[in-house]
Amino acid sequence: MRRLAEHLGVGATTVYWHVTTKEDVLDLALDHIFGEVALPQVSEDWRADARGLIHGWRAAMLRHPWAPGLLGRPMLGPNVLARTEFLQSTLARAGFTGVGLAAATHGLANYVIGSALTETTWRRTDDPDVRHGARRHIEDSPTTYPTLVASGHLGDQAWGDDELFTGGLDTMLAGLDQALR
Amino acid sequence: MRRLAEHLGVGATTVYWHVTTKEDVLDLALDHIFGEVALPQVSEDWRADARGLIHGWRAAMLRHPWAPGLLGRPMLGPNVLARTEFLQSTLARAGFTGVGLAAATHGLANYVIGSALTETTWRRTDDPDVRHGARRHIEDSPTTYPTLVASGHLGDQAWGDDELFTGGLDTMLAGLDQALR
DNA sequence: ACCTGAACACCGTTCAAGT
DNA sequence: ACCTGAACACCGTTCAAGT
Repeated sequence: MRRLAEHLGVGATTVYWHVTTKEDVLDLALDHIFGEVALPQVSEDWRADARGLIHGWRAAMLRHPWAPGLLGRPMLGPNVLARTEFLQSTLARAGFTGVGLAAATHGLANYVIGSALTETTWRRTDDPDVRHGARRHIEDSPTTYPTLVASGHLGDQAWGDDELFTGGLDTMLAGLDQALR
Repeated sequence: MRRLAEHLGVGATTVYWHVTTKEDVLDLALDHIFGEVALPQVSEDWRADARGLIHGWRAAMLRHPWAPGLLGRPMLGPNVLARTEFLQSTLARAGFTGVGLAAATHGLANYVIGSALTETTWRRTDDPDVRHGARRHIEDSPTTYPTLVASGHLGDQAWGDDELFTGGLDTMLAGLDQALR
């Protein structure tokens, strides 16, 4: 709050005239970020529409690395709801109804949220030694972590975050396709 | 810190002899929770094994509603790594390798993380008026939220969190099945 | 209507000092 | 080896007061 006020070139307590509590500021900030998420043009390919929204969603969070830290609060702002409406209407158009529609919406949303949270966590961990230390710990115990050692978990992987995220998203969409048959 | 010390029946600054910083305590707490996640008996059905681990994972987080708030930090404790090893070895046994293996691991992990985070967020929001207020906002604007109104989003749904979570998990597993063909 | 400074209760953390 | 109290810098927030 004090730093925000300073950033605004204003007295430390002035902010409290415009906002009742710090939580309010955080709520507003979170919803504001969602306003940056582009709503794709509705096409006749629902998978493409969903993919576009989810990728934009993730991109917005990655642009503001502290944003996922705000995710532990109810997301009820108009911008969030507009994105949820777009996602759910896309899925409804695909043929989902009832529980299936709710599950599909939650599934995709929770996947982006989890991904963005873990990605920004690593991105914010400035000290690469933390990661390297953990990697070394893994390599020191090849009997307890045989698979992690072999797969290069936490190592300097050949594949990037984008590739992993897209892979998981495609998996989810393939599963949704399956449910529609 | 002060409250932790009081809880331990000890002077306010005593904790700092056992731990160097508050972050340390949170790291230890997070990894401790993962220690509660039961590792399923390895069976010949990899889907069942994965399902068991993921459900236990989620249950542990829901048991400690503040746990997801700790997720914004690197998960490198031995308990976390042991669960990751189990999950990844299960997926490797299923036939995944290379990027596919990494993507499958990340996909499932990020889905639980996101789900646990949003679920505990709602569970911790003691005031039901927050949710009801948002629901009312949706119903007041049926033109902007046609799908959300129809689906009862944020309403008192007929289906519970467990059902939605299982649905999303099954979707992901179905997608993974697809990738193995 | 909007901004201010003083003040309060509360943090995490340091450090010299005790046993 | 383990614990203590005093102290520091820093929070979010209130409130009476200014314009």
